[in-house]
Amino acid sequence: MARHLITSAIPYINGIKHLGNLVGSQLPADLFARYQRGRGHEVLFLCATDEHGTPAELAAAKAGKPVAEYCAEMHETQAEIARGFRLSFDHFGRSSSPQNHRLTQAFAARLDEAGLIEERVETQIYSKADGRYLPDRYIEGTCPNCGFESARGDQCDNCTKQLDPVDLIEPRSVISGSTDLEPRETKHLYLRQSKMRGELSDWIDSKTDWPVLTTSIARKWLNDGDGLQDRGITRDLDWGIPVRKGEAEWPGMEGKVFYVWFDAPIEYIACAQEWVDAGKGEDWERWWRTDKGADDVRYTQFMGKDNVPFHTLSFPATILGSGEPWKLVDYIKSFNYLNYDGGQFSTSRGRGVFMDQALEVLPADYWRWWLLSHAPESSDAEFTWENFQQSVNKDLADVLGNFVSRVTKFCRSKFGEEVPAGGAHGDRELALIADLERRVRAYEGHMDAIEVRKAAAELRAIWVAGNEYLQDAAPWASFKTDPEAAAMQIRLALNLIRLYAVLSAPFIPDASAQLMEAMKIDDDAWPGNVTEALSVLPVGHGFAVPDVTFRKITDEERADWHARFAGIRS
RNA sequence: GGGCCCGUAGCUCAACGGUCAGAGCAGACCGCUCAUAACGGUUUGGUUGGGGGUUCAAAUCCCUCCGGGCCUACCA
Repeated sequence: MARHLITSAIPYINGIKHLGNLVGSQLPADLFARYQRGRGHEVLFLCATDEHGTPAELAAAKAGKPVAEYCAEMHETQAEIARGFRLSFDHFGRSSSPQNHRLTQAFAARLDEAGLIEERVETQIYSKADGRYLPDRYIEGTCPNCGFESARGDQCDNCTKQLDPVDLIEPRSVISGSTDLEPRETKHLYLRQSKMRGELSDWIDSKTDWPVLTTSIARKWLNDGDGLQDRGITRDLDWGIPVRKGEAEWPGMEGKVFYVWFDAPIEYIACAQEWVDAGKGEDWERWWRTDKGADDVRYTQFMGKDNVPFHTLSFPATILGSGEPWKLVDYIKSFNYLNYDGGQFSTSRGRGVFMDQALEVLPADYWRWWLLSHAPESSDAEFTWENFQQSVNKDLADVLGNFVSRVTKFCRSKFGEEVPAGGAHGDRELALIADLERRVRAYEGHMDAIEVRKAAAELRAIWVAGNEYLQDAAPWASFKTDPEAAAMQIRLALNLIRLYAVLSAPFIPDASAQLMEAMKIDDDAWPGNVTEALSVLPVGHGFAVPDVTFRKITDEERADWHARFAGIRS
């Protein structure tokens, strides 16, 4: 039995994520976790909310709540939605947890001892009206290059020129609009990633089987310009993990917190501690410490492409720099973006479908199937309602759902609601079994390689094989001349339903559970060989005709939703 | 400005230097009637964005042009 540690990029606390976020990290991670569990392997699947930083503080202020309270509420909201999508986290933690506080501070101490932390004094813009330092993107003004009036402090959106906030004409705070800004000196800690460039570069070079998307982004950062740059890991904020050297004070850093991108990945580890502290597990170190049993763990991370630099460089720098035997990631699966109907999903403009809205409209399985079978693996992908309706109706309703319906209803009307006796497999059945044997192995291969779209296509082909078989065997015809043959055929078909439930569970867990229930069985063992898997339901075993497994999306619904999600979230 | 990715049938995608560039959907035709008017079979459809080059052989490698996207380190 293998052991799989699986993490999804942790979603930011601020607001509800859209389907593009979901398909880029949590959903494929869940697919992989469910698959590995299904294969009988030991899995620890972790995710959390990323709670620190300026946007969380501002959102809390806007909501009129203390930031801790706001984050606690939003965490519960996200957890509820995650349950709605059947994301099977072993634990859904919080980067603001006490465990993460301790661990982040401990890492900082270790890195400092290793000479990898440097204090630097720098000048940042302070807004008196807001009472805070402003990140470059929170400063707007007139572009000195093109005269655009809403240029951001880091870059002008009009002429794309990169800017420094001090270059802006009439700079103002994006938060309050205040122009009472002044540069102030402030001291910050930097992680000296540049000292680890060689080590990181060698490590990336050793990962020859990683997606190009992953390694090319890492190499760009390693080699661009002067090479990998040191990175500031502290901020002048109230909400965050206080800068401490382990248990001790960090002189000169009072009142400052660690930068979210330092503490967020460490939460992957802290989350395992939370999992234990919540009473769900026994020993987190055997997943994370190679000196305490984690040496045989395979660790896979899932994320959108925007997260790649932090997972390929910054976090590994933290791990390696600590000099402690922490588990390093073995495989990084990264995704491109999902676009919405000809443009981008937009959180600010409410364009596209957000996770909570998706569940209001249709059950999770519909979304899971479409999103996974169209996952943006090789390039950006596009969601359109036409494509969604077409794919879901055809694949889930017509191919799979209707197969279940035709088999169970035929059996009920001819033999009653139990697996009928009589007959034996002939050439046609042996051919089907051989075909399925090949396809199941191909499916496993794609799932092992995390080739999500290919796995979905193979699973669909497995469903289609059932319809092909039925059409060929035609039990409705053989029933008239040779009822025993019809009984054997339908017995096989009923067993196919159970097999489909087992194989499909990683993609569509609710439908799979419904099918298992209809077949009145809880044996969900992964098929070691197809012949045996197709004899699990014995003669005389009772079953029920399930309700419509997947209803179809109508043209009216499609048109309605298309209009509803075009922009401006209510 | 720099870097990376992408452009293949009406649509969504395969093919990663080597048999006539393949699937699914949509379209057309035929069959079946157990079923959610569902299923099965056959079939139409492509100068692989344009141009040039390397090679016995190019969708695939190189150059160039066109188009789209992403990243560029203080949003996270």
